Amino acid sequence: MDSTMRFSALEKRIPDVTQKMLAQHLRELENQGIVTRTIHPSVPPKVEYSLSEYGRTLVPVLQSMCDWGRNHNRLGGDMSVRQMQS
Amino acid sequence: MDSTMRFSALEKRIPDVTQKMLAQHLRELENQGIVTRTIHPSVPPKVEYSLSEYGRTLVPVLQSMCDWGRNHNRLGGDMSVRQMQS
DNA sequence: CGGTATCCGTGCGGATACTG
DNA sequence: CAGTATCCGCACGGATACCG
Repeated sequence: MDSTMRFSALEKRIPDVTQKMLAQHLRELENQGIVTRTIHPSVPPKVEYSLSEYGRTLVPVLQSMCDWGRNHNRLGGDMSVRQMQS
Repeated sequence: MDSTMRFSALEKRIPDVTQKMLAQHLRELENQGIVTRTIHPSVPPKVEYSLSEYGRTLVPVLQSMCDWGRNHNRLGGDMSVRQMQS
């Protein structure tokens, strides 16, 4: 949400994602104008991804999803004890 | 988010959803404790769905997603003119 | 009314190999 | 490093039929 990240960095931060899926989703996010792709001509090649200005309008949505996740991270545990927190 | 709804009412409000998909998703939401299923024994049968107390913790998330959608409902239009609103 | 059971086609994603 | 190309299995979802 704040920094730019390289392809390989994203690979590491998204456990078990395949190269194909990561590339495919990044390409779609780019096509939808949500993510900006910047190519630095060099050897080895360096490509950086970041949220576009438009993509940053999604930050509040992502934040509320993330907040919810942090408060309810039972990872598929027993549903019968599931309830509101704080 | 606020009212209870019957199966057929949900069918009408979700365009093109198939019976199979609606039933399948409702069953999963029920299993995850997000939706409450209430059966009224009568003829014809009457089943009502509503958000559980736990499910209501998702309201802020749904709201922010909905808000974003209302402000950016270009329905897949030209990406090149896509930008932040207000 | 509110589903489930069964069949079936297809498209999604994993694995692998290759490349500028 | 940052991908694309190709192949392929399978599971997801549509269509249809049936039911308490």
